[in-house]
Amino acid sequence: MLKTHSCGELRATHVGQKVTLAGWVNRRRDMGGVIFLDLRDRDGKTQVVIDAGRSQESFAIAEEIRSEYVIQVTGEVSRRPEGQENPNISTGEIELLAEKVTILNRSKTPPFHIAREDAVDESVRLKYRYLDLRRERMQRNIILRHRAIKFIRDFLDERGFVEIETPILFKSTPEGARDYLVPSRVHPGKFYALPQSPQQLKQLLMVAGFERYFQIARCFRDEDLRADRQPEFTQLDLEMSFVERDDILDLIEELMVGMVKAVSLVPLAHEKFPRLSYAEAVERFGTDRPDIRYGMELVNISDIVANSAFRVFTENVAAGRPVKAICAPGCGSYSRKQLSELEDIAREAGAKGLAWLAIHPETEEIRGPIVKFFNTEQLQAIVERMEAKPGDLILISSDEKRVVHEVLSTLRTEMARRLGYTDKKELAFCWIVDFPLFEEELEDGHLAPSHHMFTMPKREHIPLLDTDPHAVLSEQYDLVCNGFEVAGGSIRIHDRALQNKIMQLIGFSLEEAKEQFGHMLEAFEYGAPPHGGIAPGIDRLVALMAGEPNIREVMAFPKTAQATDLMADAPSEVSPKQLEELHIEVVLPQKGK
RNA sequence: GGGGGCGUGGUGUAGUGGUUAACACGCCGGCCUGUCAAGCCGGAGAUCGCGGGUUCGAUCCCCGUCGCUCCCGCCA
Repeated sequence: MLKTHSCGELRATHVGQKVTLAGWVNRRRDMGGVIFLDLRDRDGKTQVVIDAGRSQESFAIAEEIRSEYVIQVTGEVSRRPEGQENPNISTGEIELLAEKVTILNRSKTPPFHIAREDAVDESVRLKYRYLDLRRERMQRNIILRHRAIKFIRDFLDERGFVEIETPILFKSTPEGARDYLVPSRVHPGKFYALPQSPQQLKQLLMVAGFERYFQIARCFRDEDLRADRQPEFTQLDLEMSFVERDDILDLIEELMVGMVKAVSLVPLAHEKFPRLSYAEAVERFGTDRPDIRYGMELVNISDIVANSAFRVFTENVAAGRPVKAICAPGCGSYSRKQLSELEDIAREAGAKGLAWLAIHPETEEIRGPIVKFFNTEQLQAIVERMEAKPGDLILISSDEKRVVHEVLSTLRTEMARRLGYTDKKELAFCWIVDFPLFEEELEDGHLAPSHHMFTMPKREHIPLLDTDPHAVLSEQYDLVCNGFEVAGGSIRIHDRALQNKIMQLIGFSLEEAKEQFGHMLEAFEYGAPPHGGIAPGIDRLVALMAGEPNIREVMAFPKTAQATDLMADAPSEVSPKQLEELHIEVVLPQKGK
């Protein structure tokens, strides 16, 4: 080894020892007769002192040294002079008195500061990702990611799980997201697909009798990107046999609590994760992925306004359309302009308009364009129901149920952001359970699975498949944290007859099913055990635990929002020869259309 | 596919329809033996993303385009 210690481990107890360190020059301070270098490696920083009076040769070398040079220093660990300690670094008690300094490699001046946490343009960071990764923030995040994955592996290993790799080259199915395709050279005109997740394979591993499987699995989806979505991402893919829903939930909850305690920079809000039904989540928060770090829940005031003079509300209530509201603390003094902004946000979310009531902080007088339609008792009843206080703002929406929920959920998030609730540094997990098995009908009149077609209906709802399939709830569950979906899974159908029925309901002919899932269906005829699983998104979880707003910050080599790699310049054109071998002809889109 | 934001020395920003585009950090040189965001002195470094238009004159206004980013659609 070119070093005896790391740059983060020397302490007062090492004083007097002769050591060799190697790393990058974080910063150089040249005092004329003495040069200080902060030597940095993954582990930390150590101050190196090069004294002209101690070694002329080393001093001459040190004068040449610049930021990010890679050097090796041998010398004696020395206690810093009284009052010269640096409490900001772990090695601040000591310094290394250089006897021999070797330049292992020189460095060009980097395109941005490595030693500072300055904001740098995203495209520059991504082009020089290897330098960006050298910075403290990214080192911290990537190592945090490693620790999280290590924790997961150890945790599951201790509980009898087997990690099994599944193919990256697999089969395309038209369900779900757009596939990344890989042309086959050997089979002209045919394609592999990169897995959107190892869903089918993990179920087959249950048929194969492994009972407890997991994989840190790379997944690929050719869809547009978001702050929490990259075209390739990592899931903890997990499947268990002979389990019921709560077995999976309890296991994952224990895993999450343990992992957050072990590695997270952001603490848990609570150790027991609330379990909300899909219906309850939508009623209270307007969404199936609520941020429960704060309240501002949706409250139904339909009964109070049903007999008011405001026809929009009375007609809606009469037609079964709800009137619901949220109360934004301290926003009662919002200006006309601010309220108009909120109305724009509501409209964008699908509202036709936005009603509001503002309570004066001192006089408690209620103002708002719809006040005149209500009597004092009605207004008082609304204020009481909303638990609104002087100075608060009540935002009211009435429309079709799903519109109301969409609008108020959007406003709830917006107000939380404005009020600083979303800055709260804690992780608030909750489970969402009892999802509907089907989403609403597609244009062709058939049902669509809300999760995927292997999801088990709740046992007691199976008879409803024939009579009222919309009412059927499933054994699907999501784990949500701070408003992000961080895991999703279900208990699977292991019975061939039931699977056939589901496929019929979603309009899958037996021929189609055979072509796409033939191997699955056949496998289920050979003694498939009852089984279920879940797939937590590693990138999202690590980003949350690192306090990062974007999963790029926890991926070593992420892609841009346009799905490109600025460092390697991917995707790129390939040679005609390569295309020819793959039997591929490129037809570019017409420009200017 | 649609909408919003951003683009000015290496990095981060300021700025203006009109003289030499300003500041901080970084970089280069000099001074300095206890600094740690070292300090002091001096210096180099910008076709203001690119193309077109309006104008006597555009970094600034307009259109287009490219790049980065956030959101909607999309993501079983």
